[in-house]
Amino acid sequence: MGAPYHQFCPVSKAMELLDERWTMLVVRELVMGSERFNDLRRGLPRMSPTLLSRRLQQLERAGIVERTADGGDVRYRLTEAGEELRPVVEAVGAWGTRWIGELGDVDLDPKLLVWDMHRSVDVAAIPEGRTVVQLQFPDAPRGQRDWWLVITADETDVCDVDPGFDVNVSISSSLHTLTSVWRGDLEWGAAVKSGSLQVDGPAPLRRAVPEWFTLSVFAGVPRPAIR
Amino acid sequence: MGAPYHQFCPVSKAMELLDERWTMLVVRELVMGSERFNDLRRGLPRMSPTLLSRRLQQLERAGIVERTADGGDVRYRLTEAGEELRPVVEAVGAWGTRWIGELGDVDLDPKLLVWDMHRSVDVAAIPEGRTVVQLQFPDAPRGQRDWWLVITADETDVCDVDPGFDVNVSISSSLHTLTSVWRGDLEWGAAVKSGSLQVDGPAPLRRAVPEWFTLSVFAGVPRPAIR
DNA sequence: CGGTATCCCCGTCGATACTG
DNA sequence: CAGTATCGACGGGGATACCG
Repeated sequence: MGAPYHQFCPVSKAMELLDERWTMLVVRELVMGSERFNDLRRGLPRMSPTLLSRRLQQLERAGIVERTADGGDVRYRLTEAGEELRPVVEAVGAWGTRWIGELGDVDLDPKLLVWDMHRSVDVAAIPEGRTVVQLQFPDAPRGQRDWWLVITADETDVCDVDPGFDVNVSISSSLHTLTSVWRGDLEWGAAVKSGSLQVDGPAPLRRAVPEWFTLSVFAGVPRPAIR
Repeated sequence: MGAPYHQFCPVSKAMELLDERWTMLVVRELVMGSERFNDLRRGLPRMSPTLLSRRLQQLERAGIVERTADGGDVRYRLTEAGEELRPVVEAVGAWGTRWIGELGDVDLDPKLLVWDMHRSVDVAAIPEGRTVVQLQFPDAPRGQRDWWLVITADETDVCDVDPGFDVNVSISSSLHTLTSVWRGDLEWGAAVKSGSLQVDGPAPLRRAVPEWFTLSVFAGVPRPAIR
């Protein structure tokens, strides 16, 4: 817990827990369904493992997270109280979507983008068998330009080295463009049309690929009217 | 703004602004209707004026607050973006109400309680003319035990010295009891019955006084079922 | 009323390395 | 995979005084 505010208002009491750096993002990852320490880390790559560990302990003490260890299989799950933070995360995210449109270059991160996209794969829309989507970000730092999503009915794997399978669809885009599409700031079709996002592969798959990803949960938030 | 998270997620971008200490409480005060620097201070008595000033400037830069100075009359008001933080504050407060029931003695503060109550006076329920409610907290620190609310149709004044008017109703309560009633953790009737809250004055006014205050906006939040 | 100026401390966080 | 250990810097924020 953070420093106390010495106020009885429930907003103050809640924020004593929630306003520490990273805490809300840890909750966000849990709300998104990550349960394991290293999965949480992948969604929070700039957070040190020490701090993640401390935050998880704090959340556990606060009754928001339950840690279970079944043998070596450690899981962090939201309790009922934690699950009720979902509306808070949603309200914050909706507000951020509407009022913080501009992204700086430092906000762009191919690791995070691919990790997020892998979580939003709509298996129902994916062809039978194994589907391999290659992602290329020519403007990303060396070593973070090439990614592969290996999608089956059971799971989606993220690879930063060529897994060796045949690629079904290859997407090449600037980091900013695909991030904008993911966030719902830019439509897929507009990105393709402008040339900043290219899709390679058989025509039926090229047409289908936008359906394969449900995008960010906030992509559908209506934006403020232009004034 | 706080330190950047280097994430494109709208939750991260929003929390860069909102997770700094005190920021959400400043927004809460603005949502509750305070507009002037010293009114904000009364709702945030443990916050230094320097820090309040800095937070207001940050919120202004972020497009959440608009500062207007009409002569010497300075006002801080929420912009449209700021007004849309109301659902965030409400979600946080509702969560806190449900899941952080226990208050420590350090959370109790007569200044704050009286200030909050003065904002929740339901003028429609108050008798015509001037109504003076005396509040007494025998267990509060010296100098913070006696308060008076001077209520007219136009405004409610908070006094920590006897304003000299005849008192219509006098309420005596432990700090914890009246705070609990205010928060909706304890019903007025139950507090009276238990003897920890006493009301003095003419019988009709004694019966009417619970209607004079609408209590905390979170008082009506349903509590989790006991398990 | 509506703020600034200053000062110093302490705690948080970041970075890195390492372990069962 | 799931964390701990260590350490240093920095800067946020608390306290207090003061000003227009």
